Amino acid sequence: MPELPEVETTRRKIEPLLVGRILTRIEHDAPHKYTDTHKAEGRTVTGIGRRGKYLLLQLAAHEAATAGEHSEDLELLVHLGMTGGFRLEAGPHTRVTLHTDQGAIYFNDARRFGKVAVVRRGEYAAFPTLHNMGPEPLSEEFSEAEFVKAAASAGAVKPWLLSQKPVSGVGNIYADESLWTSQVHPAQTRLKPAEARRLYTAIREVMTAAVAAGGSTLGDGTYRQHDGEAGAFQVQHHAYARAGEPCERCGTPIAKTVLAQRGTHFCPRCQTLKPR
DNA sequence: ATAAGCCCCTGTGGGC
DNA sequence: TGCCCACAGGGGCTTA
Repeated sequence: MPELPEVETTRRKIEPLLVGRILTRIEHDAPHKYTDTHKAEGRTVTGIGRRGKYLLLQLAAHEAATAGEHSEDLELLVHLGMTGGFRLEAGPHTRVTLHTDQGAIYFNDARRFGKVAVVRRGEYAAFPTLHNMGPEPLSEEFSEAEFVKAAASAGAVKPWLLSQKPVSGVGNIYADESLWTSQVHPAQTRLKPAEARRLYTAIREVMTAAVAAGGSTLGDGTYRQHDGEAGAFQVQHHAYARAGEPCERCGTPIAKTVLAQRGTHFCPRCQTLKPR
């Protein structure tokens, strides 16, 4: 479900619920999916960060009395996958329960594509996408010049965006929306500088607006915050899930195809594929 | 090194 | 009504 705007909204919502609490016990099944969670037990959550679509809960080191390997800085890493989210009550799809000194919080995830793991701070080798994560789209580190340069030699632009390398946090919805806004075909290779600059600007605009709206909640309502609140950005979608509806720029029906195994929505008139 | 394809899971909706 | 297939906000692994 969640791309950067949904993950960031989740981060903001759960931060006040978890910061300052002690993780007393972490309960879950499927140990091969949720790794080393016991290492977080007894530690205090001191802050919640985010990189791309990953949430990073900072865990305070133990007291000096337990020096040695136990004193290292740890992070509880959470990826929401397609259907993951936090809830205040357990449900049929609760996969991980974070017991704290002030009550429990539940990680629900119907499809189990989500991840929960405890790692040493910054040690992401077991998570290659996070390890190789590109710059945050709304940060100073996201350089237009570098983006334009890399795009000039890239393959099909949508899969390239989804790789998280040129920029972090862009998923299927916001890739389609950014490409529609910048009038670039999803399968276009080797972007011209003008195209890449339009795409760079579109990514920043779309992400800014989507974060402000609290993300997108689709028709099935799967993505919601722990309090049941829905996002509001879906009403601003121009391409995603609008197949057959008229393009808001030119009236041509929005097309839907499959690209890199992902449903892909675009305007066949505004976003033409140029041979290169 | 990069790209394409398959896989992991579960639920839901459409077509027949 | 029931069944089967296709598809769903992601990403990791294997193979060319």
